Amino acid sequence: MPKNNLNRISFEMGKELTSRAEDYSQWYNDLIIKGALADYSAVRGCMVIKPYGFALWENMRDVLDKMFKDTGHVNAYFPLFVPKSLFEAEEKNAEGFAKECAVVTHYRLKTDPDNKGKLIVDPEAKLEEELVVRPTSEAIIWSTYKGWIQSYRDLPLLINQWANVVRWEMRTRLFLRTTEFLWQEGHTAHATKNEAIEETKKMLEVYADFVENWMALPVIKGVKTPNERFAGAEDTYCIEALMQDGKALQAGTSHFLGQNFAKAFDVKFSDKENKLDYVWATSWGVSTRLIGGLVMAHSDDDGLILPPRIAPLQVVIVPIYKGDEQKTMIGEKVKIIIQQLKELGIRVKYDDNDNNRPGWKFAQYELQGVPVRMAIGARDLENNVVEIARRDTKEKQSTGIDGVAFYIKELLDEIQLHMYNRAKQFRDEHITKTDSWDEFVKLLDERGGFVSAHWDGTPETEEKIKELTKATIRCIPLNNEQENGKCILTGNPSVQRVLFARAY
RNA sequence: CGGGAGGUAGUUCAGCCCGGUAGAAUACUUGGUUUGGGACCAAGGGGUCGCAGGUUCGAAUCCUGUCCUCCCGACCA
Repeated sequence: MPKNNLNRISFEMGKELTSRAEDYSQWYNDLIIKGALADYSAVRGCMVIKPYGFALWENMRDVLDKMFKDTGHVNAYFPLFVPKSLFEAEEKNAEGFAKECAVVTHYRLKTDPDNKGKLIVDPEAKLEEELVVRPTSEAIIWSTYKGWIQSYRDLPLLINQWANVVRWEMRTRLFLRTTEFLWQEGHTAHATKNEAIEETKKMLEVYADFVENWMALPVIKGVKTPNERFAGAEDTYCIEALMQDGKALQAGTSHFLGQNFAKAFDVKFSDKENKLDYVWATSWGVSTRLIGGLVMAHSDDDGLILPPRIAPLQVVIVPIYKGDEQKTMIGEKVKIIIQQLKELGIRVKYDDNDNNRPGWKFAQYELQGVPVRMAIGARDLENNVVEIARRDTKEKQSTGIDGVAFYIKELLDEIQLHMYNRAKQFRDEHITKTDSWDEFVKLLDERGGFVSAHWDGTPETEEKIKELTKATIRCIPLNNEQENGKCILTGNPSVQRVLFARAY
């Protein structure tokens, strides 16, 4: 039987999980660590993504990458380091990120003359120009695009890169906010404003499609207010998801950059009439943060619940036997089932490890969120059945061995859909309209989720509301209903409701 | 960066106040019995007590510094 690489992943053996009710933050950490998605590292704020967690990321990456290619994008790779002079070229962008940049100032270490065996930074090896470790790549990419774009024939330029970035955050949380993280960033250049706006929206749709249909995470598509906008963008579109504790999570962003970067880096093109103009730009990204959202939106007190379409393992088969003879018999039957499952493209693992008993394995795979578990024992063989347990509802039932592969394939689809619907129901139940300030505050404190309320459109009011309630405007939903009303805080006239929430 | 907690065996933790041979459970190894929801018996291996200094005849324990983690806050396109 060909061994799936994941068969060799060693799992964390911890048993005790903190419950959500007891301590939501700790529950989240427990799931990440004990579910073997990631580990803490020796570097402050940085984590190690373990094989199981990385397999999840790889699945997400592969699907997204295909979606990008299907929409005409190609991959490239730009440097990690950005010369400071380039970085500061687009002023607003530079300002926005300045406080969280790691900076390389030297290029050499040397032996400490006063402390043998130790190294110090060689003061002689100071860089003439400091290098910023990219918090995002607009600067380095647009300085490059300048040389790539001369005429409208070079446009549109549709490039994506898979990369790591560094943002020096005060406080980090596994996956949700780490100093270094993995993401993709698309950077496109267009001849017209409209085309760039279309691209921005198109990629938002791609994100929404991916997150909803593959991660089973319902999202609200919207536009950010100026306060929450990407530094250097004209408009920031976003998808917002809701976590089980009622806090919102920005799951992806797509920016219409106007001509800001083209002007900063002097990227001009000749149009058909041979007139020079600056190109129009977009950028868009999602990161490993999505994994954090996935965990917090779906999982329960028994562990992770991973959506089948991106789960590293979709099915685990656990044999139940007395003695080698039974084990062999079961093994032979399982071999056939695995073959059938693999023919249907299902990711399956057979855990016939003798070290642990079935009950232990059940608990372990539940902790790790494997969508479907199949248990098969001698008794089942006699009756030509297996026991199928689904992780999302924890329901168990027997089903005939013949046709079990198709049964599982359908079950995986059903689980995927059920997870989405369950999350969507929770999300929809946590969007509340209000026109009263007292209720607004009460909703945020007691119910959580999104609060749909009128806002007078000023940054000052938004800021004040944040001060008073810690809630921010997550977005102005796309195709938002226009409705006259009064601002929840100031009572000033408003033409539409916006979504407030406390957020990660 | 502020407040709080913590770092001792792979893991969870006791020991620290009151300095004197480093412990438990679990995991691991071996043998045996087991196996339908986290098995049991027996034997065994495993720790420079986060790191670096200091005090002391002697430091896991006292002192200083430093690194890392967690929680709350500030910060966060």
